Amino acid sequence: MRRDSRLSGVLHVLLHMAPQPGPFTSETLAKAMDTNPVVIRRIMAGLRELGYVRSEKGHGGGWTLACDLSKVTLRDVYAALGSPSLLAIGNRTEAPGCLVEQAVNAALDQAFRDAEALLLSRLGEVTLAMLGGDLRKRLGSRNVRDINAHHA
Amino acid sequence: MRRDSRLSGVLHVLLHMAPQPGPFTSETLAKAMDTNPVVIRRIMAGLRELGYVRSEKGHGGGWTLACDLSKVTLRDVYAALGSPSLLAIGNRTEAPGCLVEQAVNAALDQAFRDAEALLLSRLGEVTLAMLGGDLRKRLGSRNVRDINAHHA
DNA sequence: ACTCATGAAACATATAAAGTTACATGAGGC
DNA sequence: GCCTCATGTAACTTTATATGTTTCATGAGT
Repeated sequence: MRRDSRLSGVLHVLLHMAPQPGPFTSETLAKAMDTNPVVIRRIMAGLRELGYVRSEKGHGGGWTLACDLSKVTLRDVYAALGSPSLLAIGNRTEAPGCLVEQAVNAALDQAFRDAEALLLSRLGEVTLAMLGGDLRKRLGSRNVRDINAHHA
Repeated sequence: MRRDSRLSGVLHVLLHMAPQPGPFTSETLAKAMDTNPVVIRRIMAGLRELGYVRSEKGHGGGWTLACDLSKVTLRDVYAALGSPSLLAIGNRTEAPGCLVEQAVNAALDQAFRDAEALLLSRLGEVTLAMLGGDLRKRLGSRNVRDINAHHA
């Protein structure tokens, strides 16, 4: 099954924006992500509604971070995307009349719920600021501004 | 994203087979699952290879359980399906050159691994026999043979 | 007025699960 | 031996959805 990579993508965008003041146009960000500007606008729309980013039109417009990175978790970003389903497997029928199916669903649902809860919990433990910190470690001595160099 | 319901489906099939001796034709099972015989054969193929079920051609042929239900877990069944990916979300790129992407992947991968491990672990705790027991509870006073009645 | 940016709708593409058709293979029953 | 019934398998169709693309409207700045 094809995996939804919007969370991965939007995090990438946010981390690219973090060290510089901005604003960044959708086109700039799209180049960095090797995708289309419209895709950027699409995945950023949810974040704008929750106030994590701002967007402005016209000359000098684009996207700007509008939140405290140490207050926003990966789970928040996930929620901003509309909380798409986390699991690739699921029940055949959601409210079956068949008792067999009910028994199967009950067993699977329990496992599914646990796994989803754990995943959400883990995502809730990581803030964007922490991600940025990890990034700086990976950069080592290099200037933070070089992050985007390879996207030129 | 469309969810893979093969595990749910094959468990349904196995539970339907459990209380009766069989063999069951793909067509019978397909009717019970409201699907196509070829779909049944497809999802049963993996289980046959692992020896959980047997299949026989010709008159009086069909599918027969060939394992100790108390020894086979939902995880085993999942593995018999080829261990399809469990998560609906994932990283944009698996082995990125971009340091930003690496940082994002590292954070997400950890959460993904934990959730997958927990889900597999939960599936490993439930045997087919336990599922059958739960089903009998749901059936209450009714005869086990009535399970399939509504599929007629 | 012109340019640059987002906003949004509409359409195209890619991928994978699920459903379907068609036919080959082999196991009884006659 | 031939016929019927069942699985085995390949090929194709359908459906859902993430992703990509085109197009145009809207509004901000020069």
